Amino acid sequence: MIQTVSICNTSKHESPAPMPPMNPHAIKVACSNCNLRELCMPMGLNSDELDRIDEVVAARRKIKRGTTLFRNGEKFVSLYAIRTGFFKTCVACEDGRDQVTGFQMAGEVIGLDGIVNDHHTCDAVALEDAEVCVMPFDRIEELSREVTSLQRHVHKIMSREIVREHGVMLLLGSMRAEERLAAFLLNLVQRLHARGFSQSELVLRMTREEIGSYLGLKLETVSRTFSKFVEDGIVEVRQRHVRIINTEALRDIVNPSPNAV
Amino acid sequence: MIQTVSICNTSKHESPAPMPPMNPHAIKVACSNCNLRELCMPMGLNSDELDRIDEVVAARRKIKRGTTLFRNGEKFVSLYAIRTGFFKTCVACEDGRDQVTGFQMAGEVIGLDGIVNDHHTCDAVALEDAEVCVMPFDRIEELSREVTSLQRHVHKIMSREIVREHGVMLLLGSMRAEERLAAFLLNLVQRLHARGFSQSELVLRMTREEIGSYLGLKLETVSRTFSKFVEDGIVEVRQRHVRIINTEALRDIVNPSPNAV
DNA sequence: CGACACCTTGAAGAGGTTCAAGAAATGTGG
DNA sequence: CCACATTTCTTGAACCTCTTCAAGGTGTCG
Repeated sequence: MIQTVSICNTSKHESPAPMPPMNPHAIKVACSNCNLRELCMPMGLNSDELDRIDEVVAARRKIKRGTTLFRNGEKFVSLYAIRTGFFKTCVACEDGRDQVTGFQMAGEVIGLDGIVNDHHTCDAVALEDAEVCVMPFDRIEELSREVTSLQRHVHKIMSREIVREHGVMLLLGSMRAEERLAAFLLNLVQRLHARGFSQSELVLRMTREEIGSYLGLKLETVSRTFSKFVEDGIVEVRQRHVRIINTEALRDIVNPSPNAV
Repeated sequence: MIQTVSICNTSKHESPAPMPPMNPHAIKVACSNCNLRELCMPMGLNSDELDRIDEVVAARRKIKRGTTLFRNGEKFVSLYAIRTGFFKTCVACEDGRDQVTGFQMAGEVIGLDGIVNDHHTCDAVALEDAEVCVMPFDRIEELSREVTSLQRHVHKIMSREIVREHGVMLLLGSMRAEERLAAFLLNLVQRLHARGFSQSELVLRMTREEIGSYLGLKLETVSRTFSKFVEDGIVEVRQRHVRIINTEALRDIVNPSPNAV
């Protein structure tokens, strides 16, 4: 069975919203008993620190599929920790060209681009219905002056994003289409696995065009490359359902080992 | 006349080194009277804060052209503010492939990649003799808990790097060779101009191959594209000396305006 | 001055794009 | 629940950009 990206299928249905769903105070919020804590918050906190950490989250917010969490040009106020759902971030040229800069899933933090100029420089679009924890950045800064492990954690999150982008630059700068798609699939499935999902099956939340934009390829090339992988017996593809049959083969494609051929 | 990248031609020659140049304590260090302060440190500090800021820099270090400031895999200890000189950072695959992820000049901070895993994930190579301020990261964290503007500054530096990399991803993912090289030249000259150099002349500190690696092109393509720009009368090129004759033309190449055919 | 690194240019070839058509899935309204 | 419109995906064929391979030129440094 192919699992979805959403983690919280065990969610405790918050009583059928008597208030409009966007009301920031409608939902009781607490990191301290969130099952995603180990993904988006520092670990090894004592209970006192844990209580303080709860203060970073101002509210939760639901984002419908296809709508934006924030847009290029909007005032930057908060970072967002993804609770459920799946996002893409993309930047745009004036001339309409745009580039998907990343896909984000539960437990990942989004909005770091906005810090430097107090305005967001990319769009964050929900690719499925999503829920995020809203974390006002001044509150994060305030708290991380007092809780050392939070400070360190914030720095690590930003550094991790920088390192991730280095990897994407390597991919875009020096890999061929098959290598790019193989690396993409391995990365996705590895992140899903870290969230308790299958190592071999996944449902793509994005279109071929969005994959192509991320990988610097046209959608036709993505489609053809999928077909090639299928021919070679490396994966099974039915629309957005992908089953990886031969993980090693994918690894070999990304990192052509010296002893091969 | 074509200027070099180095900013400190007005440097007060530190007396002919009676100690080995690498000795971390040989040189008196102070941000408060550094002419690069406005580039690498927060602005609008009161004098008390300025004194505190001086504590961030543990020492200076000279790096000879062609040698590394740090290497992939090395323990991460410090960030480095470039005082003089010019660097490239590059990541490498196991299979020998590598990718230049950026070129850094005076006033820019380098080493952010190391924070997340306590180890550097890329190499920083001096492309000309350079000098950096060594800023132990735990000291930065300590101080930024107390000096709010430093905290904010550190966050902005990291966010700026993330946004810069978004731009590179856009370039690598969706631009053609001419667009890439035009964008590259405009970016370089703009950063040099911010440091008091010419808007139209520059000396490349890197080889065609390094430019190519950064732009996701082969060195031959870089060379051919330079030649094309020369033919079109947009730039003059004599080896690494570049004079931009028509900045608008370069801008039009990067951002094909709708009204231009 | 000679060795070496770097750069330029040409010609052939490969990989990816573009254009086009049709198929499959998805969503919408009656 | 079905018919229809729309979006998404696949595949083919021609084309184009960039790469590869090769050779020669230029500059630099011991």
